[in-house]
Amino acid sequence: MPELPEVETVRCNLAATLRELRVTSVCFRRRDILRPDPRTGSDAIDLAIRKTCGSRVRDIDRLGKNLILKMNGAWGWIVHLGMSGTLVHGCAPPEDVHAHVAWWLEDGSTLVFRDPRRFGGWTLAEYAPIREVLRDRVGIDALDPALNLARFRDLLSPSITPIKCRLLDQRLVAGLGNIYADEILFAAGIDPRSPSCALDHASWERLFREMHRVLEGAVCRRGTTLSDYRDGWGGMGSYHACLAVYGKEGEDCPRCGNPIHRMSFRGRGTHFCPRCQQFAKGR
DNA sequence: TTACTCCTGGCC
DNA sequence: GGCCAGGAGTAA
Repeated sequence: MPELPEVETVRCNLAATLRELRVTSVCFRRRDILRPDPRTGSDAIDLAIRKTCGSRVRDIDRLGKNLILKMNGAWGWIVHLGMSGTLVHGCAPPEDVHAHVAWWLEDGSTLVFRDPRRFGGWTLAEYAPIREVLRDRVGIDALDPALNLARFRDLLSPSITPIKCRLLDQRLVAGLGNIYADEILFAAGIDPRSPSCALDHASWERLFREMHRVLEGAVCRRGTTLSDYRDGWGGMGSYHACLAVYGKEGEDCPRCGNPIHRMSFRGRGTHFCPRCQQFAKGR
């Protein structure tokens, strides 16, 4: 399930090989992959094909879990990989029934979007700046240098909502999903059920520091491949070897040796060590 | 704020 | 054959 480190890895791959290539042919096999622009409501497939054919990829950007394919002419595609989406630039012809979008490029290569579970989507952003299209749905990127500790705390703390839910809210800080939220909370020693308003200053410091450490470590290892995820060239990530709690139910906590617990929390599998992760009760 | 819905491969 | 995984939009 692609989160910030996986999407950033795809972005780096695609930026290295796709930039300045002209699109010669386009196929959107499934109409429901196209999401309407929230500002215009437009999801017309003929417009999508007409705009893309003949355009060049100017650059690849990222905001949270969203990839932004910037095309020449100040417009672009916002691609969300959902749970099982992959966007791979290579030579393989898109024969697969799960290959919903395919671009053919001037050098004979292809860009193929596969998404078996179809939670992903493409949004045609017709106007600059493209990031404006995401403004109401996506907050500041978790690795944005402008996000300092004070701003992080100000965004997440004013609520009794459990801290894990706040970390997963893309409108606040964008990029974290279930795997990294669990890993970051374990690293920071905070119970995921703690009300965010009850965390003390030391907890916010640890949370902010560990968020950076975990995400940057995962980017270095090209993300976590548990099943579907592949990078922009079809390769796998290796951060799963570094996971401390996610998917480790019943295994020994790497810190205290007691078993890792798993519970269903607000509809999400949540992995934690009840001994190492303190429930914040506030003052 | 919370619960439900979408979807399908993998597992039991 | 049935359950589970989960991001995000929507309805209540």
